[in-house]
Amino acid sequence: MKSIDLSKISKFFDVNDREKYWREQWKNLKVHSRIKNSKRKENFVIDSPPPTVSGSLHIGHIFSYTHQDLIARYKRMRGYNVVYPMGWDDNGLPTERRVQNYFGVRAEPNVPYIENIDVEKEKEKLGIKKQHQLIISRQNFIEMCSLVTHEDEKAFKEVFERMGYSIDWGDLYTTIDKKSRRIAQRSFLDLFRKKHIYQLESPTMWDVDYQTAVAQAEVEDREKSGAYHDIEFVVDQENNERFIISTTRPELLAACVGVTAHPDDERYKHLFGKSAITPAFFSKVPIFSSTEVDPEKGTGILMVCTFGDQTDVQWWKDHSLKLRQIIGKNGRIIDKEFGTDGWESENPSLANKNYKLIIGKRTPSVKKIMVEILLDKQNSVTGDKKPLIDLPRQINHQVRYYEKGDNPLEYLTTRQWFVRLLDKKNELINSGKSISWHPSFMYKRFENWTENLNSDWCISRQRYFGVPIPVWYPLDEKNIPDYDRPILPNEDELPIDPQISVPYGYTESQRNIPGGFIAEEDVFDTWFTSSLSPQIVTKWGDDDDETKELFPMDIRPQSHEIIRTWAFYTIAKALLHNSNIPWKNIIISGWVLDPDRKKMSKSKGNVVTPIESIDKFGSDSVRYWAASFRLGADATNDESIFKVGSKLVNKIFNASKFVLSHSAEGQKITNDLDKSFLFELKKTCDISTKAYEDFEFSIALQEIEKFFWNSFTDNYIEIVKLRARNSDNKSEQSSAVLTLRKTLNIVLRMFSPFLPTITDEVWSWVFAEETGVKSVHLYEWPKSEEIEKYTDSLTYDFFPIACNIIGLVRKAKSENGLSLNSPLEKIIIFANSSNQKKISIFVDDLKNCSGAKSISFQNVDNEDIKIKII
RNA sequence: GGGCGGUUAGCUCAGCUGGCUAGAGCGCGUCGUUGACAUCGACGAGGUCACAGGUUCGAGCCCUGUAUCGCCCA
Repeated sequence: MKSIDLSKISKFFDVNDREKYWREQWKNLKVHSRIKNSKRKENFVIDSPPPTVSGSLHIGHIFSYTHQDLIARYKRMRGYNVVYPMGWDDNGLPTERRVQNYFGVRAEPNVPYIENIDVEKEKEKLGIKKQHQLIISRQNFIEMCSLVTHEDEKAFKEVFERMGYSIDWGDLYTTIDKKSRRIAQRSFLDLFRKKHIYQLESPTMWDVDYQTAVAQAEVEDREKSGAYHDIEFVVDQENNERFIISTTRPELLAACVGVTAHPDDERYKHLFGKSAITPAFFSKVPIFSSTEVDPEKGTGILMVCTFGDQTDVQWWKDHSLKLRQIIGKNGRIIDKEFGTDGWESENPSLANKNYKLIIGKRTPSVKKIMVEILLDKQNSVTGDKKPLIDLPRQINHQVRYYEKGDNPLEYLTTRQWFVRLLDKKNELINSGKSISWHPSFMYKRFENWTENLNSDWCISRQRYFGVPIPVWYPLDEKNIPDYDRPILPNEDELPIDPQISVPYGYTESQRNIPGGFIAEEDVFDTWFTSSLSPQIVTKWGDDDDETKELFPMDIRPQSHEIIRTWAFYTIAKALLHNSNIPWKNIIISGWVLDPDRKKMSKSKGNVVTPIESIDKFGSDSVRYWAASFRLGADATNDESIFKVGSKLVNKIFNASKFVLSHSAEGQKITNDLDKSFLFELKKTCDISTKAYEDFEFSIALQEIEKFFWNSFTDNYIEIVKLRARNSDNKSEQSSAVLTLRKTLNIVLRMFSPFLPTITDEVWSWVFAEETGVKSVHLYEWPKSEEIEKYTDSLTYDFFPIACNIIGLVRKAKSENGLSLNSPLEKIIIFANSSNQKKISIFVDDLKNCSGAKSISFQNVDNEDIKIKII
């Protein structure tokens, strides 16, 4: 029996050095590699989240990525061929923003490409100040994006490797790489063929800073201060009857195309069907009723503009109102002329005089100018009274923002591509229901979102760094694109960039000329691509398609704030493409909060980078911290828990040194107390295995740790210490040594998903050779039967009784001011005859452990055991 | 305004389908070091389980309501 020489094992476990060593070993042993072409039931497939590579990872990433790695490692030990891919989500706005700031550039169409561009030199050449942006071509911009993301991807990978994540880097993808572009475009073609996709020129939510359309899922409400402006309108041809509307958006007065109130509102009932004249611009607009109006809000009557919000859009559609779009794509007021077609006015010259004052301005200044205009009584309809009847009243209200934007969203009429989802709410909800959510209450988030969905998915973005929408349009003889007849590429050409590739039947010389074709300029919403993560990993539709082997996947790990985006869209894509659910389980990790229980975010400046923690405590300890929280629960970034992890690592190191320094000749576990102790181990194994099957790794960890620390090191080792050394009774000695080793072997395996480094380190001392398996991570998860064969039901309660007595002895010694290892003349145990019988069996171990020269009994007639020391 | 989750020892958290005389770790107090470990061990003190009702032989757990913190959505 191989044992270790204590003097040759270092006094302390050098975490950083050994982590580095084991990372190399795992690579050499291909511990994390999957086997291709395994059957579906042999695979355990993880739809791991591709992190957005814009900047740095924070401790919250580490938290949730550790959760999935725990499951990956567990499943691998259960014999599954674990498919654990990784992707980098590198396309999209965060990257664009980063590149803009980093290089001081901005992309615009129709700018020539410069090879090997040097931004500083270019700026100098053009006399642009350093802090000002250089306008560059789309292609130059994309190149810079790739440059920046590559750097980040390297840094991310390093952190993931330091954390010991068992990712199979052979399956690495990025959401902008060729395969992802091909599959995203294939997804588009498939949806187009299935008629789930359409193109529409309609009012869409628009971010004026990024100058792109955004989808409902990317919108958030923010509480902002605003002001009610009470503005007087006049009813047309009714002897100057007036009413007052209350609006927070006076800047849209020129875009007013209607007035509405609640049908039951007695104050305004008589006005429905008539027209009103707006002040300042003197437009005649219809007055209609709508149950959408809240009579309690403001004055109960309000102006409808194109477009202030979603209800304006609805009213505009329902009542066929005029379209007066005054806000441009850049958020500034567009030049328009009143008195022309569609811009009729009762007083065009005054209207235009007022309108000139706001042209080219952004909304905040337009608000101020409008107040000035409306304070002039000349601008009232009747010419005798200030239209703004009072100074604006300050209020706080919810304003819609693009989640990454700094200015409120506008609704602009633009041509966009949509995926039809509103008609599939029930199917989507059914999909959601057939997936197991962990924790289960997270399903509600999905259901609520899906039920409340109010628009189809806008998938086109007017950006640069993304997957191009693979479409061209024919140009007529007037060079006008025919958007109703988009030209699609053939599937075998994918991926394409329509700005470079030429559609079938055309030549490059026909680009942008009458009778020729024009390329679609837009790219996909990044979620359009990242929601295909299962299809990208399975290479859906490619020659080496693995859908049959890998789909639907087993788990999707993610955090809860992206249920409405990533989870939702992935479920939608799987429904539309595969008529299936994308995965059987979704596991949701909580957030990491700072010590004040605030969410960590860059803007709050409370972000903790994981590297600091890994350096300080080691990755095993950081993993321990993450593993100790259950799914869905928010965690605190509490150093004391990292410390507990380090202590556990250290304890494993030391206990293992002790256990493996012993050797014996026998082959059998014969001692009844040993058997009883192994029964405790079996119980621990059963509970942790069940917990793990339910993805409740924190419970598994807790159980294993409790057993290891309390039963194993604090009690069992103390009990058998002398017996394990005593070669006078070889069979008793070997029973103890074998039990110690068997237990350590199994404990290491159970700890190994949590603490991969220390467990493999110890495994390598003896067990690697003994089992012929070089890494604990390649060994199997312990099974109940493996331990059960050493146990005996007649002995089940021996170990708990022994611990009970030892506890009593320690307490007595402590109360009497004796040190723990002080010898005792005698211990008297008060116990009933049945307990006495059991205790007699392991009385020698008790003597050894307590330092008692003799142990005697006194009869009692109940189950309680008491002791007296002499 | 609608939905969801939390509220348990000074701190961070466990407590499964109701049986608890409510647990762990950290922290605190007292004591203890010649062989696995002071990054340790032993013992101990800490709680009317947010609050108010209700169901039950029995409630931290179930029901109703309130407060409070947080999240998601309007």
